[in-house]
Amino acid sequence: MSQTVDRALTVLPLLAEGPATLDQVARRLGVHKSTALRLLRPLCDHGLVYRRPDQRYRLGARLFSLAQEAMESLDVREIAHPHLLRLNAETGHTVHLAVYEEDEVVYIDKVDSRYPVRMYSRIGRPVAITVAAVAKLLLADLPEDERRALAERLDYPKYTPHSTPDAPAFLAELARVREQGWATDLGGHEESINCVAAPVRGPDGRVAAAMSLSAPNVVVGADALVGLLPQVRRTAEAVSAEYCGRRTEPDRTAGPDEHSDEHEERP
Amino acid sequence: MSQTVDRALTVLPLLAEGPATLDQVARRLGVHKSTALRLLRPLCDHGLVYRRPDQRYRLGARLFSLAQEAMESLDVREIAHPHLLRLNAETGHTVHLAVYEEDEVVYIDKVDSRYPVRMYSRIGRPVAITVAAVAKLLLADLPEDERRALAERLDYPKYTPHSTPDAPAFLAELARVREQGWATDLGGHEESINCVAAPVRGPDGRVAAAMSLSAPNVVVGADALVGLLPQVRRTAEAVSAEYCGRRTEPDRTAGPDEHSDEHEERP
DNA sequence: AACGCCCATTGCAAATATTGCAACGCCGGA
DNA sequence: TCCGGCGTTGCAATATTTGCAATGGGCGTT
Repeated sequence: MSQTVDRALTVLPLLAEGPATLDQVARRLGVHKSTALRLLRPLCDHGLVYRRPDQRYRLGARLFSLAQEAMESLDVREIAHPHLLRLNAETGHTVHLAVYEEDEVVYIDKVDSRYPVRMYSRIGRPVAITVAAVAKLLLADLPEDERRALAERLDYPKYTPHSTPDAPAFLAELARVREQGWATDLGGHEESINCVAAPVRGPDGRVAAAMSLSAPNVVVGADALVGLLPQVRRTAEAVSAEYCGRRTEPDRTAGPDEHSDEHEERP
Repeated sequence: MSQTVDRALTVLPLLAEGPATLDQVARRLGVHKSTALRLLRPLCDHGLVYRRPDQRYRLGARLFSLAQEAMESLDVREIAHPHLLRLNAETGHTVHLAVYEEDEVVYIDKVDSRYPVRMYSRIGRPVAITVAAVAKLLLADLPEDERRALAERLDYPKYTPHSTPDAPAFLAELARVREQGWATDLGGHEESINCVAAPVRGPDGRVAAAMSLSAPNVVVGADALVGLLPQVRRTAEAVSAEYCGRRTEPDRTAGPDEHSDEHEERP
């Protein structure tokens, strides 16, 4: 609807691929060099894009802090965090919290395993949507048509022999997950790692987030991990209850108000 | 320079404070409701802003993944990471890597302490710029006028009695840090936590990043931590050397190329 | 259950901001 | 020193955005 803004925002994913010069940007945007320059300028001013000394553009650090602030203000995350810690303390395994949004499932919180073996995952990273246990829960709750459309739209990378192979298989799995109210990923992403996950539901009964427990085979076998499912479900239900209970949406009225500095941390 | 884009981008920090309705946004932007709507639309399309079921706007998940991609494509980070791991393995303490950009210092990598006591910090979060050891190193390297201007511009929160009290003290500290080539934060942010940091230098000799080792008093005293300084410096120098060595800027020419899917991870 | 209010949404016309072009100036290489 | 490339800016035409007012839908109230 707004051509200019749309073009400017197209720059971001473009630069996410790597640094680019002015007219690399211009060419990929299909606009004149000068236009690209004038598009880039406000992006730089706002810190979303950084202009390096060698005059190439890359994404700016403001993006990091913005994303961070956004994440920390997610109410599900805030409520769930202590519960994640507790689940981690009880089981010792890695705990994840993820949400679905616009074709993506991303981790919004994580508590690392006590064991030396740690998984490579990171808050903010998109999840392997076709195999991850949390993704299954999140997608299983979508309206049927949307779910089907999404399933068709996705790619199905063969991470391992146990990865979900295609859309029909995925939809079948989602149906099962939807019915049983929990999900697993048994070596679907990495051969030696298993996960079990449970949904967090919002006041409207829809799945607002999903939490999972993950552990490598060498630490605990798939059966044993699935044995922990009740604990995961209990935790998820506790979060749900709290999330549905107090709806503390602080109403911020208009006008430039001072945003209280949150407590920072150290280098 | 581009009013429309500028306005649209102003929305982001605004929403970072918390969710807002359409005309809260409009009012704070100083534009008509309909304008705000048309500004919000492309932001939503690109996933930077999410429109919740209750029709309030908040920052979107795309921001997370974008920031993540940006971070992972930072070459310093990539080069430094194995070294951070090694330093962590050797000392057992928390290791941070941070960069400076446009008045902000943000963590771009972190390896957690082996010890149960973990610090609250997070990749992407802005650093307490007036006290953090990494911040001191990064700022000490700025040109004098810029450094002074920035110092005047900053706030000096009294996190603890040891926090940097004001601009003159900060500038003095920066001068010292600049000379000695390393920095500390002894309880300046949290009474019981100390850090030592060393700079990573780019090909141009300027400080490109800073890495630090942090530990709470209960684990290791300030003296002992400072005793680890040589190791930190050695590590930072190793990173510098490598960073200056291979300048592998993959030249991406124009044209819509497929971006190879990186390996994802699990829920 | 019906009403009324609030809020998001859209058509339209005026006006303003954006676009592409071409010329300029700068830096680095030959 | 000269040449070439690249980023940058002035300008005029144009397309786009803007504000207004009217519409429609959802929700709480009476």
